[in-house]
Amino acid sequence: MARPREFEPAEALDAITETFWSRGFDGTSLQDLVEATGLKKGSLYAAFGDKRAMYHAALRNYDSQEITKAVESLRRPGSPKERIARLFDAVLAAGPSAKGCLICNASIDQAPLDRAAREMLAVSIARMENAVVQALGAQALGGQTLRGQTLGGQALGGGAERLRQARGILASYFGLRVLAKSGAEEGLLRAVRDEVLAGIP
Amino acid sequence: MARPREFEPAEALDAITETFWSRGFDGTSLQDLVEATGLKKGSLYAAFGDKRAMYHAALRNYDSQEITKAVESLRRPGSPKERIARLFDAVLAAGPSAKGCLICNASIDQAPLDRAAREMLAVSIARMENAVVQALGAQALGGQTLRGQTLGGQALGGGAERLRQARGILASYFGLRVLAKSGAEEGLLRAVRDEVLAGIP
DNA sequence: CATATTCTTGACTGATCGGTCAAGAACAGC
DNA sequence: GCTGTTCTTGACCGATCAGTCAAGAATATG
Repeated sequence: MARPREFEPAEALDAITETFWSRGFDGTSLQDLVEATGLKKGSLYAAFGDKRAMYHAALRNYDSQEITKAVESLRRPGSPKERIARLFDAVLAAGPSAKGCLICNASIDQAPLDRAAREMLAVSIARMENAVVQALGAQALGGQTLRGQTLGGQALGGGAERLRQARGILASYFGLRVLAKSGAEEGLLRAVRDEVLAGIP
Repeated sequence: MARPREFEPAEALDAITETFWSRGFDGTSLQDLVEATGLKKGSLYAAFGDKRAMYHAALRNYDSQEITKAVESLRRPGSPKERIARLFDAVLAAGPSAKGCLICNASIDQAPLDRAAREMLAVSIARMENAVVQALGAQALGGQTLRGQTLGGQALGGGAERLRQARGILASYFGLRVLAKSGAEEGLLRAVRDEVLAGIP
């Protein structure tokens, strides 16, 4: 009944996400987004709203793609140590990443000023935390944890300690990502990984 | 022989540092710096150079003040666990800090683009790392480590392990600061602290 | 083919960006 | 008090900022 849009919104959103991811909110101009997406300014505004709304959409997109990827990696079979190792090794394998982790980036450059962003970050962080808790409680040979089911966590004995350990691991993970983005030498990054894994049975 | 300047450069630099610290490089405009310092644009440029140079001066200032404070706190008497606890408790006591840690902030928003900044960050991080190594090697009742002397570290047996542990603690510390800035609930932050301290004899 | 509806486009806005500069103000040495 | 030097100030620069809008292009339906 009308003219169809000529671009794929999901692709445009991915391009927007990449741009905010690597340049931050303040470091990204509308012109950057125009070039990244190939769309004109008017189309961008019509499809996503203003710059702040685009940023929020990028955070949601990052959560549903990258955070989901990390969570699924933690759910794949293996001992707790193997599962956590996968998480950290992915960072080391990426080398000196110019983009880093959008959750960390947004925590630092927008969380204090943007309540909506802060709430999205809390959700992503909670998803990671929960996945680490489950990974720590995994059976070495048990295969995949049942989806959706909230096994682990507080259920079995020692839940509080496990949660605490998971939070420690999460902080180390974020710290690692900050250090990686700072350009730290590989030895430093590997030491962080080794130290975390040494604390897991 | 000429007109004396009417402001105190050190005070202006502190104001500049505070501004970059809380708003980041891209989030800070020259107008923000004008308001923070009370100086006019021309005076700022004459005294510090362009915006990038002001940012570098702020990083140096942060290193010589805040990082030095942290390093000295780690050198004060106490067992290794007590010393590290001081470092982490200072973060918890600050509550939801809108500024966070300038080293983390700069690592995320400028390190990938600014080589000079990256080098300054590496120096600050190395100072922290070294101080943590020394704190881990401290005698419980030994009082202050002798200044300048490179005790600890590689000297005694187990130096490599101690360095690795220090790097793990450093990553946890940076992660804690990121989480604090993200607005994470206090329970999460306290868990990180507790987990780190649980790993120190 | 006509029409209604949506999408695309590029020109446009006022504000703000980082940065410069000339003119005047304030002092030190003579 | 004069002169030379430095500091302060506010006006000014072109560029870019986020955001708007009207007019034209493209389609689905009747």
